[in-house]
Amino acid sequence: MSATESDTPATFGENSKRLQKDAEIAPRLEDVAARAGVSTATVSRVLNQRVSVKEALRNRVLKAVEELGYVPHGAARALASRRTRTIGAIVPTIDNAIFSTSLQTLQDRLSRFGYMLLLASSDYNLEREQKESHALIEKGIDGLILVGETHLPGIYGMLGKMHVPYVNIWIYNESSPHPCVGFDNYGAAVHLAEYLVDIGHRKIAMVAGINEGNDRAVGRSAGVRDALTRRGLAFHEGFYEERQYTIDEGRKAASAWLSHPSPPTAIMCGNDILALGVLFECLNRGIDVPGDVSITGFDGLDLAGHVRPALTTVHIPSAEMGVLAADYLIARLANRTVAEKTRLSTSLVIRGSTAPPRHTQQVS
Amino acid sequence: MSATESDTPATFGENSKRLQKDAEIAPRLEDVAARAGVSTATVSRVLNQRVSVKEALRNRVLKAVEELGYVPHGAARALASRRTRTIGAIVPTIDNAIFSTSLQTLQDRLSRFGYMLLLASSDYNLEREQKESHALIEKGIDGLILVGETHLPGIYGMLGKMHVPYVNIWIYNESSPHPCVGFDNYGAAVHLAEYLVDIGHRKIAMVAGINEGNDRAVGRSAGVRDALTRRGLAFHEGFYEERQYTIDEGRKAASAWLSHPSPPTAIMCGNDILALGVLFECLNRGIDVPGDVSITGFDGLDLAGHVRPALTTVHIPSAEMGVLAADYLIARLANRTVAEKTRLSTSLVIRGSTAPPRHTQQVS
DNA sequence: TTTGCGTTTGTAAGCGCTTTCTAATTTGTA
DNA sequence: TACAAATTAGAAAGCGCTTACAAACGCAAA
Repeated sequence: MSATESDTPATFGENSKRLQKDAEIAPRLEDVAARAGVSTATVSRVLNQRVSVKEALRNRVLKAVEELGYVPHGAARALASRRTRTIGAIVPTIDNAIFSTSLQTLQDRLSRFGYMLLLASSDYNLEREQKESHALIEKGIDGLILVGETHLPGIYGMLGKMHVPYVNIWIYNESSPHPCVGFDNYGAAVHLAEYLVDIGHRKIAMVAGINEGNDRAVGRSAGVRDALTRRGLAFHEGFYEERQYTIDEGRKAASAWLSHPSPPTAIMCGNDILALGVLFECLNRGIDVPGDVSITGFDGLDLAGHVRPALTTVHIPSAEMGVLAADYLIARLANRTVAEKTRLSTSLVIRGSTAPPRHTQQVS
Repeated sequence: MSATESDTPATFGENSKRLQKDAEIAPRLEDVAARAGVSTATVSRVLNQRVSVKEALRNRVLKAVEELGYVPHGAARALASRRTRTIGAIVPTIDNAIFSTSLQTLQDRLSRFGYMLLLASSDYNLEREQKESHALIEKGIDGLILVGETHLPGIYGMLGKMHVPYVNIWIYNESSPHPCVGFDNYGAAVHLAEYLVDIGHRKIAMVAGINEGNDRAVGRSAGVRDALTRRGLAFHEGFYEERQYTIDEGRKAASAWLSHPSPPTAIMCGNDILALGVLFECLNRGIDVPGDVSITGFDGLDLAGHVRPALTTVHIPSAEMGVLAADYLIARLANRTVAEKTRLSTSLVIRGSTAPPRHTQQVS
């Protein structure tokens, strides 16, 4: 007979039969109540520390919990309380430094407030995003975080019907009916493109992310396109490509342009990963950066500041987004009022990978 | 009156009162049953497709589900079935490319089999890992994935008591009593160190990851240490440092050694991130790599193959680990038998960042 | 002491499913 | 055609909690 058993004679109440035969079964609230000599309601109250319970009883309950090694049953709790204390998030891919930074801060923040993170990914596919949303809602998430605002209408429909609060991140859209925590992809791209034009570039290429189903990529592409057009520069479709966000794809895209008889003097990239690819391809071919060609990224990864030459890019508040998205949902769930939209600012980080083009006078 | 309502006259059974007042309430199993004119048991059977239900009934149920936009209630389902179809994972940090790759494949795999991923992180802190474990178990995960095998005993205790299957990844230990899917950190480090000694290095420094609470880092450090000692080389404590896994820390560690009167001819790093830091620091100071100093990483990040010079490193099967960890738990949960331990192999990837030291004859 | 009010505790009714047990139906076989 | 053996459907009992609601208690004022 174990020490634990001898400590607990016949206090298991109605439930004692469950514990016979040494078949280690996880104790339930009822067992705790029996051991502490109180009702299950009291145990529940102690555990949820909402209502006040007299010191003496509270201690007895806590002692019983401790002794039994009681672990509350989440599903039962969720069913009775209609709250799972779980937040869902669907990102295009976990495997990209920029999202994983947000996920890390998001998870930290949720954890601090007693929420858990149910994570899914869509691989930039809207149908898959919808499937995962459905699965998450079915699991009973209290709130959902989505990347971008372009989602299949079914998602918004389910969220509304099931009364699940949500927030779109990675995007800021004044006129959208949906809550969001993000930044202006379009504006940041315009800013970056204008900077290149300002230092004298006239032939600018762009390796964008795949636009389909990705409103952030669409915003960035449109920003560059519009900025150039507005400055009276032609936007050559031959110098525009959409690629998956990998180093290899960046290299491949750059590869063709770099052997063009009249290559672009600058290559703008949809994100830092692509830019890194373009940069490595240049270095590999002995093409001088920024002498022969300037390169810009987008995201502001740590790494971008360390490579030689360091990458000119747009710094994105990815860590803040995770925190603020968590805060938005937590506030909503606590019935506190919060701003429905939060605009975070980006900043242009000018570094060694960009310079005025050779043989061209700088335009002031 | 909405179209939906007029489509569904008085078929809600006992539950109709819940739907009065236009207060859009999520339909329950009972509503589906009433609409299809069957019992709730039948609806449940259709939805869980375990038992056979006649074609005609099945279709009526499916139609009702469709029309009502019914979404099963996960908590209720979990409470009744004692399964949440949720797997927990605790990684040191989400924000490191090497873990995020595993997480991505893990999540993919789980999703394919109808499981969701509940993700937490420990920040390399064993106490925090235990807290998160507790929270996950409380949420009712069906299985748990942990990184490494050194965990507070309380974790293994809870897992046993609650009968939650688990698997340790990122490590392989023949003599451990715990299931694992991983590789031999120690062996891989030995291999890498021996390679450096073989090409002539005699003064080898190491920037390791923080060893405390990190058995992978411990294994790698020990591997290097033992390999050098075994080859008759002194392991200089002055050339050994433990650092957090960031580029900056790598740079800082290298910084001191590089201005040493008699610097090491090779710097081994606990992972690729640190190695990248060391590499960038060298490039920044105009130190030739591998001419003046050889550098090795560990992990085999994509990036490591693209930088100049490309990094010699140990390739780790991170994607496979995610898949196999998922498969292990899924098999266990389906009561299929599976190997308790899976050993994955690593491979030494020799690239441009390592070469025989200058002014030294190569030892054959 | 009694009354009245606020506080603490207990009782018990669900939360929305799954699943066992039983009944009804279909199928196969003699 | 009749009867046993499968097969399919329904009734109802939980799963382990939370939370109204009611009861009991404590204490100050009357």
